[in-house]
Amino acid sequence: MATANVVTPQSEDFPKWYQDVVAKAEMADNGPVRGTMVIRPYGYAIWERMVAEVDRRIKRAGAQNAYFPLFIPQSYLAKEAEHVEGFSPELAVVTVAGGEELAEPIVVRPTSETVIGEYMAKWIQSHRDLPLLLNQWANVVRWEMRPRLFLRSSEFLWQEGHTAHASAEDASAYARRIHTEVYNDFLTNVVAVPTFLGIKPPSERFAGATNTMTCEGMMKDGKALQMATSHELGQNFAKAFDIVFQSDAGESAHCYTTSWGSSTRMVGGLIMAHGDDRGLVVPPRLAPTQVIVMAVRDGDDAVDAACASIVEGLLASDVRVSLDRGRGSFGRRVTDIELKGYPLRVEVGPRDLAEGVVNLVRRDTGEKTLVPVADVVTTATALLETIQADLLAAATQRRDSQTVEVATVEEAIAAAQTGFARLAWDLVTPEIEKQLKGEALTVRCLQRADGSMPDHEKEAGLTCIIAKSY
RNA sequence: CGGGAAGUGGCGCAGCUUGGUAGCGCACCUGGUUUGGGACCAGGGGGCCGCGGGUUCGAAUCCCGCCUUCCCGACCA
Repeated sequence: MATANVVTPQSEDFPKWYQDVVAKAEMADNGPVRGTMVIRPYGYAIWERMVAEVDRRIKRAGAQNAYFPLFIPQSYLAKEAEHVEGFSPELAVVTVAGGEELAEPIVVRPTSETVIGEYMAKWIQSHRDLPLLLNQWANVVRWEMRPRLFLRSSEFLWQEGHTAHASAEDASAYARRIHTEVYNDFLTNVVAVPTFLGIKPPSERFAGATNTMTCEGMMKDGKALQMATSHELGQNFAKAFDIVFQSDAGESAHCYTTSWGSSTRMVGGLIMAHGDDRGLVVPPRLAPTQVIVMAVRDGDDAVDAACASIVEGLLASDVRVSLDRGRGSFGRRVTDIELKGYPLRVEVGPRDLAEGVVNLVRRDTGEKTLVPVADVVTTATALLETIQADLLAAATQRRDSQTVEVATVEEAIAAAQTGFARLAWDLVTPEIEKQLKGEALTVRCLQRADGSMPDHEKEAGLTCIIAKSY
């Protein structure tokens, strides 16, 4: 039977749909101060899974975690001209503390290049100290004009990596390694969001960087979302903070530094890349709960026993499983489960159980399969991998079908209304970029013809991706 | 920060034009019947009407300021 919409349909109002999902899947609430965000347990559980997966990959790439302070002397920001200019408009500054006006205002970190640069300078003496590979998990503050839960909040959670190297080549190679082996691998293989890897045009570069790389994902409304970013900082910060080392030849030289980050914005990307009109859809490898087991009828001893044993069997196979404790009718509980996007639901009912089977229901397709109780674990674990692959395939298919090659700026503007436009980069002058801005469009990234990442925006034969973005 | 819309129990709304201190649906609590796709009956609880000021005998309602939210721009992970 047709039921009333639980959330606003995507086709009716995509932003409203997004807010409905965030609220009804109990992911986050607005904080009391404009732009701040309360991350609720379910939203935080998803973030914790992201942290675990990203952190593992960062460590595999050789970086170590550390922690630097939330408060940064304002003078630090000023040391790198482009950096301070880029961040000034969004800084939160402390001018009074301990009941007294401060002699030097303190900035709440918008990012930590400056403090970390100061300490890198202190810790690095010799080429033997290089590369220095650091990462921190932290909150940062960037005052936002137009906040949106997860996508753009004034305070958000992220990891920021900061490294120092002896040569430009080494720095560049490491930033690229992080970009592909950490970010792209995580986004593709765990979040199941295919990305376009590329470099940002100079106009979109991080303040103080010589090169900025991005992972651009496509949301279901055809808009782009930068899901992670990596920067080559050249010697800009090394010069500003005197990060110098002595080479094996005994000469001193400035380091080359990099920085790279991924944030709670990825949660927003997850929602908009896979969610549907029933709510959230979480890929199995990311899901805090991969399988939810529910009794179709309460108070039936045989059903309860079967549920318990299925949960136990899945746990023993390292499946992240929960037993549904929802209240109310069957339909209500199913609706709530679907809102949360658990990849697989096991419905245990007395009638099926009498036949020795239970019902496995995929969240992504809604497909139901009756499975003998004895086969639940093997079927479920296989299905989880299928769902993971299918979500990536569907997202890739959607992205590719909504990405069109165009030959002119006019065609690009038209195509970018519903997706991505690929245009020859040499057609895009600064004037054209302005024109695109007037159409609410930006150049999301530059790629080589084969889709790989260029070394530099001046390479011949590059294409660019033009789209609306979050 | 510019342009638009809006803030009334947890959520969604009506009431405001034509001032007389609040109502509906869902949710919640109790009891009962239910339970294979948002159950039903009965009985309950809950609102400084965003905040502050002003006009008035009297303000959810009229006026001013601020805060917050949403949409569209400029800015951004």
